[in-house]
Amino acid sequence: MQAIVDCNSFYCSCERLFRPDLRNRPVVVLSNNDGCIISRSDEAKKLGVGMAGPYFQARHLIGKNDVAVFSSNYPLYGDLSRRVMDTLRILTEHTKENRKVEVYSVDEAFLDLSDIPPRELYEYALHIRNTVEQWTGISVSVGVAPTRTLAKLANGMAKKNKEATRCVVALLTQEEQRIALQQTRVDSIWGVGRSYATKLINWGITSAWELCNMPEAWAHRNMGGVVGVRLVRELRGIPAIVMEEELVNKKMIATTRMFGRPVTELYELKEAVATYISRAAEKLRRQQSAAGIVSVFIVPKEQDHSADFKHGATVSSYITLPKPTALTHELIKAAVGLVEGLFERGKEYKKAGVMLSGLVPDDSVQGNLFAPASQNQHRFLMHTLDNINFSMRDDAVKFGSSGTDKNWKMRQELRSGRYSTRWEELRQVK
DNA sequence: TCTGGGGTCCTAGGACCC
DNA sequence: TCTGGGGTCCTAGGACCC
Repeated sequence: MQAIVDCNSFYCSCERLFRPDLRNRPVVVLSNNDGCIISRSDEAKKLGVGMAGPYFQARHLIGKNDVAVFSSNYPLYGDLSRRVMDTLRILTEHTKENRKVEVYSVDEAFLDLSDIPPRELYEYALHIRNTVEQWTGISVSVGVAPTRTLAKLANGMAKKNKEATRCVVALLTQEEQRIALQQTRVDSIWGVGRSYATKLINWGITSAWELCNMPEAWAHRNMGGVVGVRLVRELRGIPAIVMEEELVNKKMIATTRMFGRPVTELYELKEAVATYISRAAEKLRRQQSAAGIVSVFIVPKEQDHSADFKHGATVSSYITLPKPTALTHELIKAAVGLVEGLFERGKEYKKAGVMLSGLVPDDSVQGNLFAPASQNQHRFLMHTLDNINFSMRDDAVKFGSSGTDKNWKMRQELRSGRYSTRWEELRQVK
C-alpha cells in the first residue's frame, strides 16, 4: 500500500503558525509579483475565493471579508517543509528499508507502507497525521490505497471532509475503491488536466469509474500513449507509477520572473538576465553539474488582451556552449549575448527567464590542456561566493552585471517575516 | 527500369504536476 | 491598471546512418 501525506493549505498554515491571531480568519497567499492566489485557507475557500485566480479579481471579495493577505515567503515555507519531511522520516524509520519516504513537492510526500499489516493501516496513518501536527504545527491529510493515483484520490476525499474523516481516508478493498471512483469526477483525477478533462467529458466519460473501465488500448490511443495506459491501470489498483530510485539531479534548471513594472531598456533586461543566471548557476553548482546549453526568453507585453496571457509572443533563443560550464561569468556572457539578439527597441517587456540544460556532472567536464591555470581559481571563487551568499544573505556578493538598483524587481509588498531562518526576523513575544 | 527498412539521435511542442 | 515559477515525461517528425 501507498500513502500520500499532503499538508492542508500549506502556505496559509505556515503563515498562521506565527500569527495565532489569524486562526479563525480567512487567509490567502499570493504568487510572486503578488499576481495570483496560490494558497487559501478553508475559510477563504468558503468565501468563494478561487484557486490560482488573479489577485485583483478577488480583491473586492477579500476586502469585504477581512481576509489576511500575504506575499509568498519561500524561505519560511521551505524551512517548515523540511521539518514536516524530517518528521515523516523519523516516523517511518522502524521499517526495514531506510528509504520509505519520497518527497514529491514542497508540501507532500509518498510513503511506502507495504510492510504494515492491512488491519493496522488506518490507525498507522492517523498516528502519522497526528504526530506531524503535534511536532510541527502543520496539519496534514493522508490518503492510503494500493496505487499512487488512488492514494491521491483518497487524500482528496479526506481534505474535502476533514471532520468526518479526521483527515485520513484509506481505500483498502475493491469495494471501497469502486465507490470512491464513482464519486470522483474525471477532472479531479491526478494526471487528468484541463485538456484531457474536456476531451473525456465530450466523449461522455464523466466519472473516474467510467474512465477506469475503458480498455487500455483506447487509453493508449487517446490519452498520450503509455501515460494513458498507466493512468487506467493505477485507477484499477495496479501500481504503474513506482517510487523514484533516489533523489536524482535536475535535468534542467530555470529561473524566470515577471517584472514589477514594464521594462523598455536593453540594459535593464541584461541586468535581469544576469541576475537570473547567477541564481540558476548557484542551483547548478549545488547539484555539482555543469551546463552545456544556455537559453534565454523575454516576453513582450501583449497588445491584444483577448489573447491567452500565458501564450504571449515569447521570443527565445539558445546557444550550445563550446564546453559545459558552471562558472557564472561564462554563463552570463552567453546569456547577455542572447538578450542582445532578442531585444527590440520600442517594445515593453513584462517577463524574462533563463534556462540551463544539457547538464552533465561537473567533475566529468573534460579539462582543456591549453586552458589557462586561472580556470581552477575561478572554480574556487564560485565556491567562496556560494558560501558567502548562503551564510550571510542572498546576493551579499554578486556580479556587477546584475545591476544594483534593480527597479524592475518583482513586487512583494505583503511578505511576512522569515521567522525561522533569519535571526533578525525572529518572532518577538513582548 | 526498378529505389527498403530499421535504427538512433535530436528537437519542438504538448500535456501534466505542484 | 493588476494574471507565478519551476519542473517532468512523452510523442512526432526530421536528419542521418547502414
